[in-house]
Amino acid sequence: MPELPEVETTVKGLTVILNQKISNVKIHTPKLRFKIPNNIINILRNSKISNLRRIAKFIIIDLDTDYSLVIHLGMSGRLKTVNKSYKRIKHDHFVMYFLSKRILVYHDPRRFGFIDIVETKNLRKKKYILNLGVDALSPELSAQMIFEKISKSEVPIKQILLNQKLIAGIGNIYASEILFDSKISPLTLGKDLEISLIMKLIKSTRKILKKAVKYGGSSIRDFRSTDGTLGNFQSDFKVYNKEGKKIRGDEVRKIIQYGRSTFYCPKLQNNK
DNA sequence: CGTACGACCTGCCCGC
DNA sequence: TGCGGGCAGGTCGTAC
Repeated sequence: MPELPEVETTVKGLTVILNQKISNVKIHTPKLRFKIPNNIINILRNSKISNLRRIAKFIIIDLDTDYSLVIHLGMSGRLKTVNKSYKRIKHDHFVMYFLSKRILVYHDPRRFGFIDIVETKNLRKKKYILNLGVDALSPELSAQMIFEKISKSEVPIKQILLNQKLIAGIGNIYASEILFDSKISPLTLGKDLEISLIMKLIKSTRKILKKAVKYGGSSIRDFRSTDGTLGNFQSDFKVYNKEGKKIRGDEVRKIIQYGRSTFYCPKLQNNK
C-alpha cells in the first residue's frame, strides 16, 4: 500500500473536505477486503467532517456525530477528491458527495483495502487498531522497548520491520530503504541486534519516513495524492527496485524473504 | 505461544 | 499478437 508516508500525504490532501457536510453516499462495491457495514450510509449522510487523522496506515475521518469513518488503502487503494464533473471509472468502489459539490472517491483495483464505520469512543477497541504497535514516527518509539521485544526473535529484521504489532507504519518499500540507510543487513536476526544498532535503525526510520512525508509520499510510480498530483520521493529510492545498481562499489541485490522482495547492498549493510 | 505460508484480487510486464 | 507466469504498496487465517 501506501505505506505511512503515502497515508499521511493522503490525510493532508483531505483537508479540503474538513467541516464539509455529506449530502450523499454511494456504495458501488459492497465487499472490499471486508463487507462495508450496512448502516454506513445512514450514519454518514448529513454529518459533517470534524477531524482528519492517521493511525499507522489507517485513515480516520471523524464526524461531528459520535462516529468515525475508517479507511485502509490495502495495496492499491487511493482516495481522490474531485469536483462536480466526476465520471465514475472502473474500481471506483465508494463515493461520498458533499453539499459543496466536492466528491470523495475510494478507488482500489485489488480491493485489499477496507472501509469501516465505528463509534469514535470504541475506535481503539477495534481489533485492527488495538493490535498496533507504536507508530513509526512517534517520539515514544524507543530502542530499549524494541530491544526487549526482539531480543529473543529468530526472525530477520526486515520481517520484523513489517510487523505492525511491533512498529506500525513501515511497509515493504521503506523497510529496504531504512535498512540500507542504517547499514544493517536485512538478514540479521532480531536477537542479534545490539541496542546501538537498534538506535541507528530508529534514527534511519525517522529520517527516511519524514523525508518521504515531506516530499508528498513516494512511492510507486503511480502514487498520487488526493488531488491527483504525483508523489516526488520515487527518485530518492536508494535500493528498492534497483537491483544491479552500483553504490560505492557495492551492487544492489534482490532477495526474497517471506515471499516479499528485499533489496540491499551486502557489503555496505554489514552492521558496522 | 511464535512462526511460515497461502489466500485474497486485478493489472502489468516479460518471455515464448 | 496472444497467452501463461510471476510479481506488485498489506494483512489475515490456518497449520504446524
